[in-house]
Amino acid sequence: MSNTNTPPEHRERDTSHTTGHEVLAGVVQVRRGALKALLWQRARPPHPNRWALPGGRLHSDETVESSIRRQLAEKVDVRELTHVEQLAVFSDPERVPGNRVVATAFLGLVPCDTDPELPGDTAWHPIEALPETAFDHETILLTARERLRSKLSYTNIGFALAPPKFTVSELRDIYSAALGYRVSATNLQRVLSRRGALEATGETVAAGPSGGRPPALFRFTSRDLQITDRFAVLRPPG
Amino acid sequence: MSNTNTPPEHRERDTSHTTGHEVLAGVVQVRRGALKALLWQRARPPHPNRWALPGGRLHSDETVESSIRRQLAEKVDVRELTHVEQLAVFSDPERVPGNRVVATAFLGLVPCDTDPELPGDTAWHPIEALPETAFDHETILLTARERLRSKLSYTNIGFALAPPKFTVSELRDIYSAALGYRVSATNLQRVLSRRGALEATGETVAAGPSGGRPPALFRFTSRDLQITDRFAVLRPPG
DNA sequence: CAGGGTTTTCGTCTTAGGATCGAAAACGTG
DNA sequence: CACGTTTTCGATCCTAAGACGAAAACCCTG
Repeated sequence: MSNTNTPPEHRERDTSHTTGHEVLAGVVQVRRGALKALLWQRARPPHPNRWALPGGRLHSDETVESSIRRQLAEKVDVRELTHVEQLAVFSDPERVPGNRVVATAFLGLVPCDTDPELPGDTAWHPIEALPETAFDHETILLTARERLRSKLSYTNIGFALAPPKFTVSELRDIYSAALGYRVSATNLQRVLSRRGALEATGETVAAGPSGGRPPALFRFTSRDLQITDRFAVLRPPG
Repeated sequence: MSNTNTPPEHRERDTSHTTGHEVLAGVVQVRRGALKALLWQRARPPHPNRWALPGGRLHSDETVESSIRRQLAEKVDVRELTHVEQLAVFSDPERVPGNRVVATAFLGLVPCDTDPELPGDTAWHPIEALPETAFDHETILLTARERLRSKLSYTNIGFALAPPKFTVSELRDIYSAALGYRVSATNLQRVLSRRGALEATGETVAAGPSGGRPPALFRFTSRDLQITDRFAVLRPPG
C-alpha cells in the first residue's frame, strides 16, 4: 500500500550505500573436444590471482546488452561472438565484498573454428576443471552451461558453436562436448534436418588419415536463434 | 584489455547520473476464464493515471528475489503467491523518463481460487484488454505471459495457477485461459499423468447443476517447479 | 421410475518424432 | 584387390501426443 501514490523511482533514495550494476558474460567455446570458458586472472584485491568472467560496470547510456557487447569487444572480436543472451541477475548482497554490486549475467558463444587474440591475462579454461574463480563467477558459469545445454535441445543454437560449414561428425563432436555425453551422429543429423535447421552444401571434403568415406559438408539454414515449436505439448488448433 | 589490472567494481565511479535498480513483477491469475494481471494505477507523474506493475526499488540488503517478494507482500498475501521466477532485465536508458532505472522483472503466479484483498488503487486486468500502462510495463507483461505459456508445456507450472484440489475440467479451463486456446481435458489429464505430475485424490465432488458424471478430484504431485526432461532431444545414455 | 440430456472418464486408433540397428557407400592401406 | 574405416542412408521399433467415440455416472423431467 505504500506505493499508492509514490512511484517507485521517486521514493527517497537510500544513500547509506552505493549500489552498482555490472554485466558479466560466460563466454564459452568448444575447443579440442572440451567446453571452455573465457576467464581473466585478477591482479588486484579482492580475490587476487583468481579467475573472473569478462565484464564490467554498466554505463548510463547503455542497455545491459550493449554494455556486455562493448566490454566483450575488448576480449574477442565482436564478429566472433555469434550469440549473446541474458542469463539471470545475481544479486546476493555479499556476492562482492565491499560495495554492493548487482550483476546481470549473459551467455556468450564463440564458434569452434575461431581462435581470437586474447589479452595476456585472459585464457580459455575447461569448465570441467576450472581454476579458482572469483566471487560467484563459477555459479554464473555453471548457469551458463546449463542454459546452453537446454537450448541445444530445443533450438538451433548449435549454429553459434559450429563453423560456417562442417561435417556431421564435427557437429557431433561439438554437441558431445557441450552436452557432456556422446550423441549419435545419425540422430543428430536426422533431428536437425527434420526441423529444417540443417542443410547440405553439396560439397564434400577429403577423408581423414585413416581412410573412410569422404564426409559431406553441411551448414545451418539460419544463423539466428530459432525455437522449435514442436515442443508445445498442448498445441493450438491447426 | 583495459581491465587487465582493474577489477570492474573498483573502476572510477560514473557520478554524472544516478542509476537506480527496481524490481517489477507481472503477477497473473486466471479468473473467470481469462488471464489477468495485477496492476496499480499511478496517481503522480510521470505517467499519471496509467497502470503499472507492482514493485519498487531494490534495497541494499536484499537480493532481487527477496525484494520482489517483500514488495508483493504489500499487495497480496505471500502465501498466495505460489511461484515467482526471474524473467529478464529491462535496461533501456529511456525506459523511465528522468533518472536511469534498470528493472529486474519477475513472473508471479497466484492460484485461481484465491481472491486477495487489494489496495484501493490496485486491480486485476485481463491481459487481452489492458488499460493504458506506464513505462515499458506492457512489454514486461507480455514477456511474462510468453514465459508462462512456454512453461505450461514443459513443466508442471500449472500447480501454481490451480487450487490444491481440482477436477480435470477445472484444470482444462485454467490451461485454456492461460494458453489462449482450448485444450482437450482428455489429453491434458493423460499428458500430465504420464509425466507423473498429476495424481488422483480418490475423492469426487458432486456433479454440476446440469447433471453429468461427478468429477474426480486431482492434485499436483509436487508444488515445486519440475521440468520435464522428456524434451531433451539428444538424450544422455540411460 | 424410465428415458433423455450432460459431463466425466476410459480405451483405441492414428500420427509423428526419436532411438537403434544394420547395410551400403566411398575412401585409404597393406 | 581384399580389408579396415568412416560416413551415410534406410528400415524398423518405441514412445508419446492428438483425435475420436463409447461407456460411466450423474441430473432432471415427464
